[in-house]
Amino acid sequence: MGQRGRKVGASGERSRSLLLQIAADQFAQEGYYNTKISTIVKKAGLTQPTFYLYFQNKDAVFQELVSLFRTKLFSLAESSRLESGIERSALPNQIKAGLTAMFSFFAENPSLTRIGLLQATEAENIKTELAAQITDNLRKEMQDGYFQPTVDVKIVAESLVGIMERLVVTKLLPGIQKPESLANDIVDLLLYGIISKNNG
Amino acid sequence: MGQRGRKVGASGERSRSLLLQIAADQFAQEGYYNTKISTIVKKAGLTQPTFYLYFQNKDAVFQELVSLFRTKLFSLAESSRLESGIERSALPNQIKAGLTAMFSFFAENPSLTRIGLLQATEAENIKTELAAQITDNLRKEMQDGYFQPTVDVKIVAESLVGIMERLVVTKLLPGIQKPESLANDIVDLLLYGIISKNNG
Amino acid sequence: MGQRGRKVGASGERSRSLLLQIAADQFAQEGYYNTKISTIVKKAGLTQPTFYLYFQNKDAVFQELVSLFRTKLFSLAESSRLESGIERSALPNQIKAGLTAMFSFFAENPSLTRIGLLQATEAENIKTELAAQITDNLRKEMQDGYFQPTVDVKIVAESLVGIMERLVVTKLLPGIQKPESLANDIVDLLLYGIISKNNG
Amino acid sequence: MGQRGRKVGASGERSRSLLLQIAADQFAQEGYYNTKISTIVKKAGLTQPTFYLYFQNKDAVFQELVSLFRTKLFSLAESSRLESGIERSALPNQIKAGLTAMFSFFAENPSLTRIGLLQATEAENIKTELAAQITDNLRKEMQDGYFQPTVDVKIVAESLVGIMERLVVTKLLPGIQKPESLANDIVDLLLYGIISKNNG
DNA sequence: GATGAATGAGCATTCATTCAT
DNA sequence: CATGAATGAATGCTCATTCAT
Repeated sequence: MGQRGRKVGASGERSRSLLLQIAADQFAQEGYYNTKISTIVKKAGLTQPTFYLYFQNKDAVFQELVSLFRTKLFSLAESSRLESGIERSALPNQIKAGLTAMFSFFAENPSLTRIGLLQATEAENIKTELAAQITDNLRKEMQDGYFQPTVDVKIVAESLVGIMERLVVTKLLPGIQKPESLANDIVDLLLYGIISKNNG
Repeated sequence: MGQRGRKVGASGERSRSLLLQIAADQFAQEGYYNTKISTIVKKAGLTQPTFYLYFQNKDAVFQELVSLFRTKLFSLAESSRLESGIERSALPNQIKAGLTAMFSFFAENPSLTRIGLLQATEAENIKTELAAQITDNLRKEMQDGYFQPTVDVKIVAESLVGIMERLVVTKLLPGIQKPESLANDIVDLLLYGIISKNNG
Repeated sequence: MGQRGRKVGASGERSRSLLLQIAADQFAQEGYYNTKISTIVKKAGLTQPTFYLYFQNKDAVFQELVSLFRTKLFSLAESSRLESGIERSALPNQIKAGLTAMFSFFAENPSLTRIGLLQATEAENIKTELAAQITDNLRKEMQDGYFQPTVDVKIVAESLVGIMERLVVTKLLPGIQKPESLANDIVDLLLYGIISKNNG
Repeated sequence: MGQRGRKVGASGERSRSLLLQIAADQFAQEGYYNTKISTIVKKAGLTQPTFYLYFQNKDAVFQELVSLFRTKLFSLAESSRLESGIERSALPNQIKAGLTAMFSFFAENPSLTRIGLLQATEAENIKTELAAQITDNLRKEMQDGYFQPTVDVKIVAESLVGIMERLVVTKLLPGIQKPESLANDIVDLLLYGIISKNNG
């Protein structure tokens, strides 16, 4: 009793999060305009009015997902803020750890990532904000003399964001490369460059 | 030519390219789904059936613009293919020249760039293809010993594409930075990295 | 009574009349189609199924309110039926008393009045019925020779109803004029007309 | 050719006014909320998008009809403004003429009348405005000494509007009484009252 | 070369109403 | 006595697309 047929109890919240999950996947796969409410509810085994029981409208769900992504992303970025005064030799691993955490988050939330990082109109803002945080981080290390003085931190930050976005799409989400591996590659690239130094 | 008052012959092509131009701007600004044929033709001073005189449908115009972008982009990439056997010291400038050319093209074709690089579903393919070309280039230089042997050229190529995309959006198209300047920044970053070498 | 903590028995009736009251106000203010069950129950601090515990459906509540109006109105009209054989000079006051009673009823039941007199489809019937009763009344007085023989009582009755409706809406319900004052005005107007008799 | 199949030429205006006419009838018979766009276009032999070719939305058509009613009504009321300084004996006929014109207009535009006088939210405003115009008229005649000095012209004007509305609904639109006859009845009633004067 | 007029197909949203508890 | 959760059934509106001229 209460096992068969209509679910009871916390069924409301369950329906809501089910819809939210399906919506996320649908938006991520099909994009905003090709995602139909009718499809979402069908996949959830519900009907259209139920959707509007939990969400104001199509746009509202999308925004909720974007918000979710933003919140999670920035709480993560917050926590991976570099402590100042670390060992010079520890810096690469610090950065790697931060990047790994971020890529892990993306890998664990592929739909949310596609939405918040690629599809949303606010994706641009989010990335800009992310770049700003990275800029902050880099500036500190800059002051500690870890980086070459000619480096334009803003450019580096934006570049890092660009790299992350691209590698998320081409390597991470398709499952070609793991978070840690990507983090390694990026750190190596950005810290040391590619040019051979043996005969500079 | 123009026997009957109204110009004939040329008028058709003129209308077509007018529509194409307006469509490009509209798609670039509003995105595919928010761009309405009715708006395009209104801005062109024409009517909807006229649109269908020149284009099969909405999707076809969009594809035509994407194609245009792709063609132009790859003819450019083709021409900036690095000659092998250049001086080691000339390499950075070679690369800068190539990037500058590319950024110049983007700057001169902002709408097309937004469409082909950001909006189109095929944007992914285009960027992948671009990355493949860059990979080719890098591999040669690799063989010539210009780069550190540990470098993963594919990752570098994808990263470069990511950086380009991001800097196009945040610096180039808003007019904040010029092609050459961006090219310089990127080359410096990718070739030499950011880490201070004074006490390596 | 109320064995189990929550009051029983009375609570039901209380909920019902609460809903009815709120419904009346809502219908009166917003009209039938702009009144939502969801709004009514929200204002009553109840839920939608509870509404259906007490009323068959939306239409039924509305009808109940109309019925209420009709019943009250006609019991009133009944009681103010003119006794025949009154003094000629007492007639105006008799009529005034009847009208005053009616306007008082309207003033005390503004929502019900708006519903039954203005909004309901049956409002037309109600007014027609009211006109019929007035016609009856007038006819008697006609036979008693109180009125000019050329008077078309039906027209007078309908006119009176029209006047009442209009003055209820414009003067009574907004609180601009009191029942007795309105009754006076109407009796003066209808009995004596407006034209100056000094030089007839 | 041009007789069969789709009509050509001024077909646009024809479709528009056809839709407008049908909408008027539909609104008048069924009320705003029971009138469906789908019904209107079906009756017009057209499809829904065509409706939106000519009208912004459902509300806009309704408003257009209300506007039409208002405009026509007040241009009529304007033209039947009483000339001052007429013969005392000519007054009744003057007023009758004005009322007859108005009733004729209502009779000729039954749907518009139902909409603008009864259904529209603005119906109240329209009637108030009409009452104001009548008040103006009456005031002039008051100054000329035609009416009893105790008369409250505003009340008379509102009453007249109430009478008109009621008789339009019960006598004119059902075809029971003609404009002129109604005008006569009203003038007799309002000017002279109903009470017998033979033995005052 | 161009247009006035029209439509097929679809989609988000709303609301009264009900089931199971 | 009351509710959490859900739905059937509409309906307004939009947009790309086309026909006939």
